Amino acid sequence: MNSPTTLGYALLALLHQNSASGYDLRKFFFATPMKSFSDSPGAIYPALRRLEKHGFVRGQVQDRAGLRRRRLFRITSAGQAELKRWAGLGLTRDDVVSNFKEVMLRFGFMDEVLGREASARFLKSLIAELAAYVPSLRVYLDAMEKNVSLSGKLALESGILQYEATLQWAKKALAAYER
Amino acid sequence: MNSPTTLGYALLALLHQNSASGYDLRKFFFATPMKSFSDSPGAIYPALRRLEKHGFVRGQVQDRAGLRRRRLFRITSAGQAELKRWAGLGLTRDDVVSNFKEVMLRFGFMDEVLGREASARFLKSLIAELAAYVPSLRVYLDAMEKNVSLSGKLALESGILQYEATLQWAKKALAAYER
DNA sequence: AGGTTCATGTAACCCGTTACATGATTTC
DNA sequence: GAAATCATGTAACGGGTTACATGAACCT
Repeated sequence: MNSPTTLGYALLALLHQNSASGYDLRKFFFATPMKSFSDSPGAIYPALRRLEKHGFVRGQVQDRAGLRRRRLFRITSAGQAELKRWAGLGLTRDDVVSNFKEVMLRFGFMDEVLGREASARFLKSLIAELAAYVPSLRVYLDAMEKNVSLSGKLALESGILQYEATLQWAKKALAAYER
Repeated sequence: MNSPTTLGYALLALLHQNSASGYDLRKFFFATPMKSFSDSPGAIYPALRRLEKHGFVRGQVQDRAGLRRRRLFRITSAGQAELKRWAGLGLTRDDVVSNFKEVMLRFGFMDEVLGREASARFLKSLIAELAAYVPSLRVYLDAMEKNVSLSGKLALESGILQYEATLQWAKKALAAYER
């Protein structure tokens, strides 16, 4: 059996905060800055099923007077354990390069899942990873031939600036934890 | 028939610059800042097949003395037309929120595909989109309840700062085009 | 009576991941 | 002669996208 996808962990983390129905979760993805996750029923409901099959959540049908019945999902203790395992995973270069969205998802829920010390440690390793990665991108940019177009160079530069902004953010965030 | 995926357009754009084999393209993805695209054969070769089926590229087997034979792919005029169509697509809010990687891919090749005027126009609409989107995220952050964890707030802030860095970058980039 | 919101689901399709397979050529 | 690199492929699997379907309750 596979471990959950990024969407699955997003659902698990939200259910860790509050029990909710599939519909609630869809609305949340639609209405908040977590918009980048899919709010389509074809993604959410099957994902919840899979979490249930793994035993990470349990759905209970509620019959509410005058309202359509819905399934309220709660995280189980196995789900909490899995969430902790995932949140505590080491941070790799590959995470930063190809999976940054999941990196930030992990951090966003880390205080609640693993506590503030873990968040601070996570920021430290993120800072280390970014501090190593960004200069290698700069080297590449500086070495770019003159025949590369302006937009080509600028596109790379925008990525570098994003990473640099994230590095600065991480340093300030770490300071906030250490205060 | 479907239009290509983001990976397909990345391949098409690279083949627009230079003819190449699947292996060349894999190496490129592996060795450059375009690392975030998959370099796995299970992604590249089928994607090239699909582009060929659409008539966007043509692969020709080369028999080179003493070297393993390889298929060299060239972009066709239909492929160039498709690349132009894609590059010239309007920029939507959804692109910015959920598909930023493809937005930057489009821009990175825009000078060569559509010319500098198109790149400048693209930057203008990106600036407009970001200038409208970022404040709505700020509003959301400021309205966050006190019960939201520090890491939760910081995660959102990191996203905002990335968008703000991109907005600043876009303004400078536009100035570079207008000079 | 008819449209909107609440609420959950399913099915087809596509494509990326992972893993395996093959064989030639170059390098040590 | 073994290992690494060049080079191209295939097959199973899983999950996201899109679209469709259903029906109750609420509002006008």
